[in-house]
Amino acid sequence: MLSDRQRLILSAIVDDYIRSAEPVGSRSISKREDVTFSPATIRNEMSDLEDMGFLEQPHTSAGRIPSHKGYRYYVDHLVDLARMNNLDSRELKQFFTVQIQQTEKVMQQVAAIFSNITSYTSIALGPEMFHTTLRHLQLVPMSDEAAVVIIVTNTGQVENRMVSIPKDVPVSEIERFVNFFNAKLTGVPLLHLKSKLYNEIGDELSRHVAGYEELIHLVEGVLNESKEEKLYTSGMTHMLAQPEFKDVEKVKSLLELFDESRTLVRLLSSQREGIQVQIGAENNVEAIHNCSLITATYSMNGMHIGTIGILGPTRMEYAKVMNLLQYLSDDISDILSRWYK
Amino acid sequence: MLSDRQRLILSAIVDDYIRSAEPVGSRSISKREDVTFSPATIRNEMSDLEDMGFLEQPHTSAGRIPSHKGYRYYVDHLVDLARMNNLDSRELKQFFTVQIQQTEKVMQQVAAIFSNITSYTSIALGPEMFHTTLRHLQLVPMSDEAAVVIIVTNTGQVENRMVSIPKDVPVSEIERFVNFFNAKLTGVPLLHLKSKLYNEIGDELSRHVAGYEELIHLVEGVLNESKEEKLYTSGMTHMLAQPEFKDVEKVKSLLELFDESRTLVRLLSSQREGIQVQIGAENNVEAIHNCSLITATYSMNGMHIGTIGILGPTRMEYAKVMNLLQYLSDDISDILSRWYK
DNA sequence: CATTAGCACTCATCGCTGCCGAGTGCTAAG
DNA sequence: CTTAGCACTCGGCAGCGATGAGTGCTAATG
Repeated sequence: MLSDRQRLILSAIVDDYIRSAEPVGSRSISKREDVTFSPATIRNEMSDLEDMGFLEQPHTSAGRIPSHKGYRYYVDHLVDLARMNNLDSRELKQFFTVQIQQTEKVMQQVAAIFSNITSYTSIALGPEMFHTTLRHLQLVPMSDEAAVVIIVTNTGQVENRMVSIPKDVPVSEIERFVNFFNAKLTGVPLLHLKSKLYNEIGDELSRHVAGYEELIHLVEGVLNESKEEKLYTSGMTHMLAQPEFKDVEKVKSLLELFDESRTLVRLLSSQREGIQVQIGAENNVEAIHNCSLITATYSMNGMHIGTIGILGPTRMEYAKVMNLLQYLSDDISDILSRWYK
Repeated sequence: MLSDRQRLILSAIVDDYIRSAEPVGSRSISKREDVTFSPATIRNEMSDLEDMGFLEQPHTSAGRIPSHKGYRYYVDHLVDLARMNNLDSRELKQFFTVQIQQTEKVMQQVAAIFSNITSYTSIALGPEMFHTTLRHLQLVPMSDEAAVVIIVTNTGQVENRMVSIPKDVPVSEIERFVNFFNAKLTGVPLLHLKSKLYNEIGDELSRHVAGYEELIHLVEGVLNESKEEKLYTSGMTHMLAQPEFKDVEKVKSLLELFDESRTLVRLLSSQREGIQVQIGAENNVEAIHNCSLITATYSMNGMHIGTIGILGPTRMEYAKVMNLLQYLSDDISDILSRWYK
């Protein structure tokens, strides 16, 4: 569809614009080493590329900038995914492994690392509740009235919540309930816990434990909470450094988006597996229509359980970020699989 | 020091400027109902007030704005702390109680509520580690290599962390260690746990449990983490709506401050008890020198355990916010005391 | 026929100017 | 002591021309 020369020119324009954030003129392209033809020729080609919809002109006498279609072509055909320096990647891996062992807040750390390396904003979606199963239930009494309910999942997530203890249930019954719960329900997906509690286990439970209904109620609260997908974000400030966000209104709508995480959760969880690139309005979130989102999924023992995204202006360093995600999402999967058997 | 009329004028200027964010002229003040004298008189008084340092003039032919000293006088002498509508406060209390029971993330909720009510940014410091004691230790194995260590404190905080299990320590020893730990150390302040582990308990432990040193090591990680004071923030976007933040650079330095929570933690934890107001550069954090911070402490069973702050432009609604904090910090203390006995 | 040099044309940006209006300070009268 | 009147100040804004980067078109060239 495009000649080699057109591809070269398109690629040059995208690269230049990514660096400078300013419309690219024919003269500046003609100065590149790998370009042997004159500005006039380039102008003709640029005119053609504009007709085909790969470039746009902010106003008559300005240079060209890539259109969404132009970025799309660049990402699909011009990015060389093998170009990354291997030494670099090994260093990163090192850095990565060291960092990740320091805490259980794995995803927060991962988000922070990605944001630091790429200098873009990063968002990460924690393990999907769809695949997590119950590992352990614990009830720690705080006083006569209150206790903390703790649920541990097979992905190592710990959910906890303060509850009030029903007055007429003795401590011994609570203990029996917890033991029974752990014996019967360990390994059950959180998604099915509730129905199993009421249907299959309900009868048996009612014979063993007095006042079991109130106790089930306590646990339900934590379950509902752990169903919420957790979103981790990092490096908002990097976004503000970009010239496209010198307008406070844009910053505000972006911050509002991040405050109300639901939209982002939906966006991330709807991504397909592997490296995905959404350019400009290809996502349907108003506030980031002038942004691009590059996502990668990570998995545990072969099961796709979460998503990592890098958010930047449409003028973002696609090649670099895609390479990075390519390399590191595999590493995360490895690390996770090793840790949680 | 100031005449009644000067106080009236100062108060009027501060009120007007808080509303409009624009220099206040003599004419606009003379239009108020409670002002019976002419613009010229007001001009003279304003000139005097400026000489005394309560007002400032952005440029020769502009109106006056309050100086830091002016705000200070306003806060100390002109704010009527009893002025709050009681009906309002009862409604708020209601709203407050309902919200707070929904989750264990008490402080995050509190921050969100305050930010919503006041339309300013709110920051809250969780219970101070200085006063929290150990309630329960739990170790949940995830695989042969890894386990989750969980620590519950008397304030209901739950800290958890993934650790690798030392290979040569059998499961039975781990259980004994945990039991011993809970039996001997429940009620001990987290601050002293480490030294107690090594000194007083160390000997005894070494007799009971083989490989106890590795196990202590596992717990240490979580302890270090729970020592970090937790900061909860909410409503950053409200700040951006203020005209003083139409400059992106200011937004950026503010966001950076919030990203790196340490500075804010230090700022909040250095506040004295009761309602405190820091105006402009009275705090020593560069990024918020054109902001004011109003803080209140909350307590549990009479013990001061945390701090809540409302951050806004120096031109903030002191009266409203101070009243709100006054009323609601008591409520938080009540609720906390009730929940955690 | 593709390429390129030359040239007229367009348009954003910047600095300059003059005008407007809000608001002050001073003076003198009440 | 208060107030009316008036000259003065200064930020903000619209209008203006100069500047320069960049284009599109045409005609010459290999």
